[in-house]
Amino acid sequence: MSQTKEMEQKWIAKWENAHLFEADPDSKREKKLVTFPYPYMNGPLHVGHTFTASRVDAYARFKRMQGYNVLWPWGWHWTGQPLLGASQRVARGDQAYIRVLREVDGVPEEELNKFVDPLYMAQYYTSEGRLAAKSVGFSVDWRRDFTTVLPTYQKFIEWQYKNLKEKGFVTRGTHPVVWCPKDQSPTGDHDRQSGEGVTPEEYTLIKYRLDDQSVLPAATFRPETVYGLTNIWINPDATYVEAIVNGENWVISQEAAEKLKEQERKIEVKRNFKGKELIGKTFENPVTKLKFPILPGWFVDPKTATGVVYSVPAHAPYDWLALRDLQQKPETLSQFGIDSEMVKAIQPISIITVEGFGDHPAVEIVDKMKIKDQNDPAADQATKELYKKEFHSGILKANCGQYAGKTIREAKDLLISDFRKSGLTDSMYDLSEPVFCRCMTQCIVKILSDQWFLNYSDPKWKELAKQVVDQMNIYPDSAKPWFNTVIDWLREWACARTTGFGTPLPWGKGWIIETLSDSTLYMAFYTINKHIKQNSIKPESLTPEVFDYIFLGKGNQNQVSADSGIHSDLLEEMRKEFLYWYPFDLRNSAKELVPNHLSFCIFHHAALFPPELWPRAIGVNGMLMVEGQGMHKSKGNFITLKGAVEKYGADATRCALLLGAEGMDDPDWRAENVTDLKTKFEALMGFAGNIISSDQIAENTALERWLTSRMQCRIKEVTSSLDELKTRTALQTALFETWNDLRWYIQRKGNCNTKALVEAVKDWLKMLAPFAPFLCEELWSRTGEDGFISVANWPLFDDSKVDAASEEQENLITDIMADTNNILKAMKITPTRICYYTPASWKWDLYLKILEKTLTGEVKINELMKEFAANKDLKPHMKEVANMVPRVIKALTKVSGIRKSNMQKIRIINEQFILEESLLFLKNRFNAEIDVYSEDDADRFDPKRRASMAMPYQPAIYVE
RNA sequence: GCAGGGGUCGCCGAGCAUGGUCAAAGGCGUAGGCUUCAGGAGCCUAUCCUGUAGAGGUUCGUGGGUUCGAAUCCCACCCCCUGCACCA
Repeated sequence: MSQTKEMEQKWIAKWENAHLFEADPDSKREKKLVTFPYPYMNGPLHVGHTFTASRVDAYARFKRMQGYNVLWPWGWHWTGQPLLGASQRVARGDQAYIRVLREVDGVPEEELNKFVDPLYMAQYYTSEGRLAAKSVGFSVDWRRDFTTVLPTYQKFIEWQYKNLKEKGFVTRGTHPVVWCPKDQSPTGDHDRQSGEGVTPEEYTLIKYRLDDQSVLPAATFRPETVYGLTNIWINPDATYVEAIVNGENWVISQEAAEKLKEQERKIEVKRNFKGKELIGKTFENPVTKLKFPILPGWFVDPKTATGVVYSVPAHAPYDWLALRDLQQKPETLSQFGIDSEMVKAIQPISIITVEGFGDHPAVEIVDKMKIKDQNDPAADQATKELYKKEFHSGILKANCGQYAGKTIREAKDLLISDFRKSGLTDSMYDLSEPVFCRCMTQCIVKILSDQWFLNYSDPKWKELAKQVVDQMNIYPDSAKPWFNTVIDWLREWACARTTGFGTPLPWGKGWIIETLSDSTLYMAFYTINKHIKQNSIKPESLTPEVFDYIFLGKGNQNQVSADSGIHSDLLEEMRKEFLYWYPFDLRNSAKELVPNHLSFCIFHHAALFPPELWPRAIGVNGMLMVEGQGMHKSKGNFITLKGAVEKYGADATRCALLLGAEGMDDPDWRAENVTDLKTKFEALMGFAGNIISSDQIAENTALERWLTSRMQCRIKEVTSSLDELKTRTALQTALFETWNDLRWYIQRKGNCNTKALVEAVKDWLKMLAPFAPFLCEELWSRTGEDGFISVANWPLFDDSKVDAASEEQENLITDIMADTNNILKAMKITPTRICYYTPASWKWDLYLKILEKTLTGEVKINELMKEFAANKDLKPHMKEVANMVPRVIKALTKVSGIRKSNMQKIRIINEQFILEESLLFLKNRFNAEIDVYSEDDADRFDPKRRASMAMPYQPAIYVE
């Protein structure tokens, strides 16, 4: 076992033995409840989970050190289909998948066989996941964890849904889904062989009248073009049917009739026939009452929608191309006995004015793009371009009835509902691309009836949800408007499905509450699950009345106790524990969950809990990338939490992730960076270890004051960053910037070890402890301090320790070194001797005067000069004064406001003394003799007469 | 398409709400030096261009604009990432 691993195991064991992260109510301390969406257990935890959870852990550890009673609970999501699907793939002997389990997930051979049982599989990953989460040092209270198939949890979900229904947030209706006819179940993206991301689309069917008995329902996304109709296209070779659809005689493709059977239609097919039977007949446009011909169109796909297409050649490139083809081929028409002159006479009918085009945009775009025929791929592009343009800027012309003058955008929805009401149209769903189920069956659209929805459309509910958002913090701030738009956009959410693991809908036979809908309020369940587990409370005892009492304070405690069999005291304890911890103070997740899980969580809290129990804060972070790419098992760049910790150690894994990004930016996991960080931590171990283990002397020079002062600045920054969940900034400051300060102090001080340095290192370790807990515990234990650093007091910013004077002294040194280096670089020499000249005292008068002016307002050179001329100390130097004033003004523009006001408070610094004290340091730095003179020292060595250049905060320099 | 977030000096990334203190933090990488020397690590210096004196020049996706002054404000355009529903 490596040293790192040994150390990690040691501290995990110590924490566990001390029950350090097990949190119980404590009325003397303020609480923080922090959470992370429980991971789905169809695979191992990976570095993506680790990133999001590390942010929660850093925050939890930080708050714990600040003295809060912090609870971080964890759970395991088993609800849904993928777990079943995965298990079935193992059962089927899917070798590709089994290989992934073996090689990527690292599942041992003897376990693999047992994965035919999906519950076993979930249990395996859960146990592994718990070990992995512990190994990376997450400070979780494991007494409260659960899986979502536990009967006790399901009782909680039943209670939640019972309440939602009673409050009217659950509705019933129909819903179109992608459906596998063989499996008899909806086909989600995960269940598909092909056609990922394809969703049902609703077509408008315009019911053209074929004759007195029958209609030809033509499918379209642009029903407004009904005014520009010139003909209908039917595929002469496809099979069509005459069918009674809900009592009406329809002529549609055979495939369409099959599809409509699944879309809540009663269908009776009367007869089959070839499309050519229809060619040449006429029909009536129900909107305009005009008659038009049916023409042959081989491009018409009977598998798409109804297999009946109407033609608008003025505005649809495909229609124009098909018409033009026919007009040029009279022999084709004669096969169907159609008068070719009649077809030639068909003119596109213009109905839309659109910017940049004339009357017949489709004709124009076909000409412009030189599209040859219907098979030209450019036709598709032309169609998209024109549709987009017409939709956004097109205006309907006078021949469009009551919709004339409206933009398409305005008219569309209105027109659809008008036509629908007057019975001119109907609708059907279809898929834009073929979708195949994993069982290789082609999917269709099915309309599910009796579907249960969470009615996120309800304006009152939306309003409540917005109030929740309004009263809480969202990190980063920029995510807040996103939540509000999501709340506006969410519609009814089908909250139950027919297959998969989960809680059965309490009132609906055969329905199971789906996975995004059973995970919205469970943070409340953590607060009492400890008691449920410890007291082995039976699921049947967990009646709705019990939860009503615990969460809502409803009912009589003794009565509830008597009815449920749960001891009255225990009931009360649970109620108290819930009220102690709730609401949660932080929930952090990746940004992909904003439009669903996190928003649902907000909705459900709004619906079920009173405002004082609404969420306090939500954090959102980016999606982890691996070497610049999205992480996927199939890409071979999948990195498990377990694997990362084994290879790099827990501290490096956590910190590499947290240094990657904050806010909504996506962090990038780069193996090289993690390795670097691992070695950096080894170095840190040596660096800090040396300091804390050697003897210390008490000193209080400007350098010690400088170090203590800098530490205050770092403490302030790390603390405020962590408070806003800016974990990257916080870690960067705590790790690198602070380290740089310590290094600088050591360099300046030489080899001696002071108490101030040790104190600084202790504070440093505390600031690092939320990020790299193992390393910090280890070093902390060597400082001689008692107890765990995990619960040590967070360093407090102390304004009285901020020492502007010593900081300015150090600035003098760093500035003069930078200037010297600049000179050396320009001269391209290695120096043997460097002389510094500090300014004459009258220059300080002048400098401070100008400083005062820049702080109080405008600086006017004329007035300054007059003032200086009247000063008897300055009068003898007026020539130099005239020279200096512009230089000082310019130098001061480069100084920050804070530093300027510090300088004003400090007044004169003794540059002579500071430089002489640093002589040895500078000598070693430049490897040259260093001399310090005052400008007015008559005996100074100054061959190039540089001394007169000296200014306060900028001694003159001479090098040779 | 709609919505949200972005494009900064080799790379990763701060800065942008409150314009000047920005050639622009920090990390990584690279180069030189020191130390150690089995390997590694550590420490220092440099790292847009120019410069024999602490300076000057040109930069912050592209093109305009506002201003004494813009990485930061306004307008247009280009490119990238994320989500868009029964799926976790």
